[in-house]
Amino acid sequence: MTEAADLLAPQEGKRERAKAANREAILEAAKKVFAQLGYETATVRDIIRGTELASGTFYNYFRSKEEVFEALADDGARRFRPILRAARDQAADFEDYIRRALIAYFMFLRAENQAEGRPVSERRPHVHADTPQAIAVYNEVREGIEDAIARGVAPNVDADYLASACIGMAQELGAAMLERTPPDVEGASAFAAAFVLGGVAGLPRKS
Amino acid sequence: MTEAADLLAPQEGKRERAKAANREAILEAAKKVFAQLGYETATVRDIIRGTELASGTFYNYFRSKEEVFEALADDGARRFRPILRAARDQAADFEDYIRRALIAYFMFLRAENQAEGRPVSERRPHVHADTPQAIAVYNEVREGIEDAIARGVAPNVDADYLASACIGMAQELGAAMLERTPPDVEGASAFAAAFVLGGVAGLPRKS
DNA sequence: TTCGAAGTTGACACTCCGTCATTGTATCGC
DNA sequence: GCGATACAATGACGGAGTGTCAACTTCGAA
Repeated sequence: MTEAADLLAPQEGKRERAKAANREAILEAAKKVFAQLGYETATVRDIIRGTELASGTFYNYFRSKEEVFEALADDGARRFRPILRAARDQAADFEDYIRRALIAYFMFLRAENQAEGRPVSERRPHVHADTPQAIAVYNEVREGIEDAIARGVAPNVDADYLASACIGMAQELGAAMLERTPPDVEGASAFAAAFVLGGVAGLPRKS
Repeated sequence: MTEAADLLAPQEGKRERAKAANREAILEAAKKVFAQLGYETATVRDIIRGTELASGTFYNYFRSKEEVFEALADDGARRFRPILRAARDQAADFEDYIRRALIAYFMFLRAENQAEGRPVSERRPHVHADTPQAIAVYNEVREGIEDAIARGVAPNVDADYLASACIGMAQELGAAMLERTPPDVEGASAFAAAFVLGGVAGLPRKS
């Protein structure tokens, strides 16, 4: 073990580095392929062809096409959650939180769609209601609402329903805003914020 | 040609009857298979195995697995649209319309989920944002809103955004309501109606 | 330097799809 | 009734994708 080399490049063994690089290469290739062909059309072989690896190697890293996709998606969710959390921490009041959160979400949707090259017209925002990362988003939003209620800045309403309603609304609204050229992030955010705040005001309080 | 038989069973030729029966058998089998295995896992062969037909015959009736699914889904949409339309025609005012429409939609979701044996926990209501019948629902809702605006019973807001927001909200809220036991149709409808009405009240008017 | 563990490779077996030449049969003209 | 004809059913088949695995290569510890 040469100490100089060690200091210059204090990395793990060649093996580890190769593994990390391979995984990264597959993810990178997958992102491109999904963008070009879409999830359905893309094949595992298409993905691996975008790397220097052999087909079998793919399965050392991911169990299936779905799993790479999940990995890419999780990546997105992981990037998004701290933003949502920050919005919550920085917000002056409930109204401000809603506004910040919605803008963050719409920016996120736009970024996701662009990253994957999904045609805007496809009307299918990336975060689905039945994926793990959607559940993460749901939990985050719900927590934010419960927190706001606990601190007395939001009225005492059904947090589960409100979180569901907000996410659903944001989802569809996100798709609608992506269909406009240019993507109407500002307009949709303003609309959504007004809608949510008015909606919350109109809601019956819990027992 | 015996006239008695003709009067008793004034049906088309044997050919026509057989075709109709086959189509029906495939649809029936498909419904069961989709319910049991889910859309992804189910194969065309699984479906055809549920009938007395050969694999090739499937393609005389549907071009693909997707097309049978669409046929089943369209069936649902066709049943739903008149209900929504009726809600619109019978409603006393905008508030009443919203309430009726939401209840109709939630009942529809519940029925769909039950009909397809989809586990309630799956959190994926049948009507997606990217299917033809979802677009039909969207158009219906949007028309209703535009109509209400034209008649002056609703404020002049962005109908596209409002329709998107309402549908998204109803979608997720529908899933959330289906997760409660028993399905909380009344509660969710009341929640949604209050939310939408409050939301609309809070919305900025269009130029 | 050597050797075992870890990783890579691509051929292979399997599954599913959609097609099509062949076979079967209802309908129609005579 | 009896062919002739058109229409539908059949299932074997070619094409494509998937995931596996035995053989092979490479790394790094001793």
